[in-house]
Amino acid sequence: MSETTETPNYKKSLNLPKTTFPMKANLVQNEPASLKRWGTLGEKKGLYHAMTETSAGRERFVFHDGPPYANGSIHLGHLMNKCLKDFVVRSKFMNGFDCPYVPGWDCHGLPIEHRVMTDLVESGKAAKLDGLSDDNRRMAVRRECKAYADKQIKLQRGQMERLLTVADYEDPYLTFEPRYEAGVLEVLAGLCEQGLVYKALKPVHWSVANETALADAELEYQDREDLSVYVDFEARDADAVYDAFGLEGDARPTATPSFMIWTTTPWTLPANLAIAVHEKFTYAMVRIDGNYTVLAQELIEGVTKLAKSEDVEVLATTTGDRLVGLGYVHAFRDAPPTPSGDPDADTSTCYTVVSADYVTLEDGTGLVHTAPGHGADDYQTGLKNGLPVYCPVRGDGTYDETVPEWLAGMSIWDANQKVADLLTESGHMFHAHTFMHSYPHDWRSKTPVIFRCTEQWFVGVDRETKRDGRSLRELALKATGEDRSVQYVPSWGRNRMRGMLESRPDWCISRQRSWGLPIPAFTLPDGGAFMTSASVLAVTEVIRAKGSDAWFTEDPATLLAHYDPTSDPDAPGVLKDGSVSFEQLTKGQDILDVWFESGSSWNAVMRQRSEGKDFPVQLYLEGSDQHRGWFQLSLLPSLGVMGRPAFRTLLTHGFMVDKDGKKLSKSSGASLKDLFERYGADVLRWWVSSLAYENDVKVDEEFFKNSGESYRKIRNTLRFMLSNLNDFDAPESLDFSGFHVHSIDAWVLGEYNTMRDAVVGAFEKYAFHEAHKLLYKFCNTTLSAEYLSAVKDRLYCDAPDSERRRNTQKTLWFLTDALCKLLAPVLCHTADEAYRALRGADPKDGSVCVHLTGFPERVKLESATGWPKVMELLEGVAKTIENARTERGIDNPLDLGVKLPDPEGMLKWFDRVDLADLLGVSRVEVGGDSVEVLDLREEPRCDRSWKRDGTVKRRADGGMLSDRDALAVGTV
RNA sequence: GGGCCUGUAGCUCAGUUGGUUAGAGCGCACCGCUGAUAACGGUGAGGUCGACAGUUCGAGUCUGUCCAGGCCCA
Repeated sequence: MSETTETPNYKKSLNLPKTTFPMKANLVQNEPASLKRWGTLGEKKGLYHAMTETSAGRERFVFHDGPPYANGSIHLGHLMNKCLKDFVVRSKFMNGFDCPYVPGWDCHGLPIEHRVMTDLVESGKAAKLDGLSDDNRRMAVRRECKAYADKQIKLQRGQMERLLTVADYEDPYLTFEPRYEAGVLEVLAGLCEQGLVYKALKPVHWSVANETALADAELEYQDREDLSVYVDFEARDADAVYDAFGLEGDARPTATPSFMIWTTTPWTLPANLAIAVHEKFTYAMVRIDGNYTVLAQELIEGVTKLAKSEDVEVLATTTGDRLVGLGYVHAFRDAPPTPSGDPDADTSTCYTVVSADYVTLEDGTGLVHTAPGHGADDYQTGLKNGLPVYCPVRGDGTYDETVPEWLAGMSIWDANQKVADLLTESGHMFHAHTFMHSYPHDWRSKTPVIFRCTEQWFVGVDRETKRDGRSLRELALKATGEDRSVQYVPSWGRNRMRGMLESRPDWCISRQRSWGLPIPAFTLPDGGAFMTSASVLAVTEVIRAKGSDAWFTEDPATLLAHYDPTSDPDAPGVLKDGSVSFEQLTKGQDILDVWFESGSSWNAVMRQRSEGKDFPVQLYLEGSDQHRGWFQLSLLPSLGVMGRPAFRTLLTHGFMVDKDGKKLSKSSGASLKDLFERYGADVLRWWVSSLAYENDVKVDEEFFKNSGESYRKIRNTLRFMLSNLNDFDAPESLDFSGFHVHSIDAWVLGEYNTMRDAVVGAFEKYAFHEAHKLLYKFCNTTLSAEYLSAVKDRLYCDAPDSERRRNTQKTLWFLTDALCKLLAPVLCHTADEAYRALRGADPKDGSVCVHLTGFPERVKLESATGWPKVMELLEGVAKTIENARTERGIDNPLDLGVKLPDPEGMLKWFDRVDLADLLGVSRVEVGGDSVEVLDLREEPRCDRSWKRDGTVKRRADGGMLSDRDALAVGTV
């Protein structure tokens, strides 16, 4: 006790770590301050602007941001998507590229219009709108939609900036802007020029009450009582049917057999054109109460029980594929209808049995009534089999003149019973009953909807382009296939994309809505459609100047002011010869599919803003659902118009799922806003960088906690390094060539070189997960556990200006600086905070900013080739020491020394103090045959460094000191 | 039902062309330090690699079937 009071207190003579860089990050408060400070950069235009200026003239790396839909707060999906994009842009910038990032929003479309309409209906304003003219009503809706979208964009933009993403938020692309709309119409014109755009009939959900097409989101399902009918259609050729069942001789009945179909919409029977069967199902020829009929074997019992049939006998069975091609006679029509506008059309495939995969055995008869004009499946089947798209129902729900006279003009709802009665009278009705089922209704009028064919615009994927005769499908398969002009990350994206391209149908690009970009098509007085490449370009000029509202507010003559039919080879003859004037044209009512708008962004944003230079762009990056969405729907227009893909690389990420791997429900999990407030953006970004994003990503509150812990490790490492640079000014040069290659500093710089190359390489291949791990390991193991714990002694105890200490500080300064730069793309707040602390930047001086620098270079110093071997040796020795400590009960490793054998003479090159510090022991001796752990407890201990290095003795100031420490405190 | 993908320690992930006893981090347990301290360092225990078959001298790795999950279609 008395000894401790007599010896000098050396603690004050140590160079202990000291820093203002706080241990607690306080991200939630401090990140907004960083944002504000970055805002002062680039002549107050902000960080993005400053980065653009810095990188001007460098090689360009063009990333193109896909537009999120402007609706609602950003969520966990956006978190991953936007962070990954930010990592790309920031790492490319740090790696020496000029990397523009124009963010965008998808602003048109049904979700917004639907939302706005709901509000209008609830507030009672919708009724007032109904009194307005068509154009005026649509303009009113469009104004409301625009205001709503503006609000959403502002909200999302703020949240994305809070995520610390850097992009040109001052000048984003918005799909409702006139310049963007013009860019989309240019693409439409280009496709018209290639002969790919056409108009055709397609069934859609149709509200009879409002006489309008409806989207899925505008349907609500309600119970409804309908008539369920089982109808026999007589075979055209009885023998052919019996042949299919293998019924020969006496077994073959003399009566004509029928095909029994089932439907709950008898009103569509006049439009019946085919019967669909499944090729693999088993069908039976059954005698039911004296009649011969075909139905699926599995359903015989159900159907006959329902009808209370008494005499049921199966004569034979066959498979569906044997029935395909057989003809039948319609129950109440003499001949197939001739499709409108084409009296010479081939109707030979009508009234035959066709094959379809969607036929099920769940209900009905296994033979499906097919009316291509009244059902989506039926339509596809019709296309495959060359059936006309026949729809005898008018917009108001009444039949036109093409149906039998007794139905013409009748409402389809009345027709249900009428058709059933007639079928019963004529003996075709096997059974009829009423039943309840869930049926789609119009969300506004609450009335049942029907499927009805309407004229729609399409982009044909199998039509020959005028350029070289190759179709979009051919071009797309070539571009995604052997041609290899598109790279995929991960590589299976290629297969997925190809699978979809092989089977996709023509693209229906028209919608019957208000909130969107009008398709600039006109109707001629004779009812024909008029839209050519030149006419679209002419209207484009008006829309570029006045926006798409002009379509609703201007008349056809004004819209076509720039159009000259006499110089347009595709113009209709009546316009060319002047027999029809522009005033006689009617404007089309359709708008473009929003996917067409976003799918044209390569032109409307990238080409437009770079005068055509940024095409194709280097990278598109979105969730894997966009293989079918934005990726494919950008690919097709760019192939059509430009003849090549809009992108060189497609990078996809997976989806967020819950901790059990299940789909994330809307209500589950914390909102992103809560996560910001609890963890701060850097922790969330750190988490995103750790993800194997190509797969599904599990997300749970706990993961953010873990990420926060992991973040703190990085932060503490930076803090410890900063705190040991307290008395060190920025080095004049970062030349380490004077360093001894066997020094511990050279070792860590060698480790740095390896890590640095690996991290930069990982960023280059978008392997952020890999960069994350490398950086974490370097901070945690290489620095914290190895280098820093070894150099603590010299940092604390050496004389402040000793060369050894200053060399280590120079190394530390360099490593801290380098780490900040390597971490900057991910931990953008913390990296900048540490970078500024390293330089002692004034809090108000934003000009000191890591984000305007670049990735650090390799150090031009090769550490001694013996280091890996030495480190391996030391690792083994550390185990031996650990064992010796437990065996001999020595708690403090500084009470130990080690004697190392050196048979190869390798150790003589290395500093024994370095080796001792790496092992955490007081001294290392070389010699002997095996590793020997020395108990030094009997040797004197330095009061200052606590080491027993063999030089410790009583000094003039009265303390027990080693030579080094005596020198440091200036005693002898 | 179809296309693409995933399934390795409690959790998050590595595992090259099939080849010793399947690795890392987190978490956990224990220990040390108290001059990085709401920090730091060390040691250790955890796995029949989704299941079942097959190919092979040898399979986490190749093939098939099945189970569970995701995205996109139908």
